[in-house]
Amino acid sequence: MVRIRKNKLHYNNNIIVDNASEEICKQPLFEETPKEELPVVKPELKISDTIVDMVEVRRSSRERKPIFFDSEEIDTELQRPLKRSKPSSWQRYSARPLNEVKFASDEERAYAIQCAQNFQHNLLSGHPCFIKSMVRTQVYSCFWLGIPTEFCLNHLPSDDVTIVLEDEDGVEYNSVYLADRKGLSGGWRAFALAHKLDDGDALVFELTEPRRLEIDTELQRPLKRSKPSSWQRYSARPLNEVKFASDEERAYAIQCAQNFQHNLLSGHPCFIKSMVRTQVYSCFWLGIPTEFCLNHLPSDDVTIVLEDEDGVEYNSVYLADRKGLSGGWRAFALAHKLDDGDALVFELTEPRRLEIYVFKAFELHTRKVVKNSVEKTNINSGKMTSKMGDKKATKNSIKKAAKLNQDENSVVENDCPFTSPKAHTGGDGLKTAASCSNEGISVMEEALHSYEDSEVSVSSMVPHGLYKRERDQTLFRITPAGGWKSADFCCNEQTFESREDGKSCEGGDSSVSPLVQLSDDLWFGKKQIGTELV
DNA sequence: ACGGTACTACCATCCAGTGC
DNA sequence: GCACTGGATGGTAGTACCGT
Repeated sequence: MVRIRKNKLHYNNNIIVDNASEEICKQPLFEETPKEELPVVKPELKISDTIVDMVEVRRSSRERKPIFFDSEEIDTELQRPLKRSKPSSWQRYSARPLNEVKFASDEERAYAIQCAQNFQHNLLSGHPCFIKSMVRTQVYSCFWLGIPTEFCLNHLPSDDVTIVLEDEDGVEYNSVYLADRKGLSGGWRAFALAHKLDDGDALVFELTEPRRLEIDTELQRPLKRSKPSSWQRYSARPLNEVKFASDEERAYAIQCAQNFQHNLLSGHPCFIKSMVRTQVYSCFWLGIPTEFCLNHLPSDDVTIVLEDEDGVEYNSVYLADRKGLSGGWRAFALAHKLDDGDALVFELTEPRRLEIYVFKAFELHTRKVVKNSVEKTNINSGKMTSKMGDKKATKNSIKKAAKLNQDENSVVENDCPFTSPKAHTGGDGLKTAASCSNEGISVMEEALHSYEDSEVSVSSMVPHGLYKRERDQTLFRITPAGGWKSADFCCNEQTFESREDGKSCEGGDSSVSPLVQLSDDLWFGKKQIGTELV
């Protein structure tokens, strides 16, 4: 930390040397005070008189003399780090010379926060701590440091007290904590100025004692300041989370979505959208295919409910004129961390309700990892003792199965249709649940085991319809309400192949479809799963 | 230093326009 | 028709200034 501090001071000096006029450099604005000379309680007294003369911070109503930097010394136009569309008055109250004032880009800010988070992650002390990303008014003027409400309530006194701020060198600064306002007032300014904190710096505050905050600063920044493009400035996700799908990744997600859509037999209208940047990172306008709008959506602006695979609902505004979703879509996209290239299947289950299934483009690269971990988890069914219990967990397992099946499909070029998540959630008319994916089946097995240990109706997992037991060709009906009779739940290779011929997975009363086959010696389970047709 | 309040910047959303 | 950019707008949280 000491090294970081010194680097920081060195960095600031470099900036000054690079940017300021020669005269300014000759007249140091902040002296690099030796460690042993750092102030203990009132460090501002150590700040050179030069600074105090140059910048006067006033909060009083008494007559103010407008503050100007001597034009002979400083060209104020050149000092401004950012050209602002409107003149800003805060600069008049800056406690630091304007040539030291910097504005962090989103990228720089995110970088500092990341450093602080890494630091916090490695803190083994167990003390309560929080991270603050500095903004202009915390380091250049005003000097009000708000503390997260939750932290105040949980860890700080309910009365106004003096809190000691301790830096990495052990130097202490007394500050006034205002409980009502949940922040630091007097004293924070001294700390900020003494450490030359800048906009974008990320600080880790660790409460080592009830009234002592140890502050660690992560001040490393990328020296290169790249001007973010306009959309990046408005990105609702941190830039380090922003990804751009390759053509291959995009195609993979679309293929998965198409496979899924192909197996959706509910008959509801649906369409697929491949996400682009402006739909998931900024702007958040989701255009809906015109044909779909004209045929299936209202001609007026209405609220449409977006429902995800877990049943969570998001109200969104459908603009009929513009044929797209506006307000509300943003929330859905952010909540699901949608990325560029992801393919979504929109199913209109009700006139004003869209059920949305997400197919991630970037799972293309993680597929193998997932496969391996799932195999490890599930190949030995005897190890699956944990009770997922609730319906949601079961659904998630099924969803995983479906996704994994899609992975397989993408590899084997659709040799075998997969089971859709919908198919296992009791969707009407779905007769197909077969799969040739061992990975997916393993997860389905997990789901079934979960079912065995839970009170969840099996009908929430297994699609309704008719099934044929391979052993004796007996027909079973699986109903939404359950009512299972003794039967094998399985099929064998021949059954699966016959299904591929399209003979056993057609809809209709006479249609039959096996569920799944794990392997020659590992069956899905022997459960009471259907009503034998007499 | 504290607290009130007018003001500002930011965010979320909507929309117009452009280019492919 | 669609993706994309960037401006307009309204609401609101936070800021900047000022009085005490």
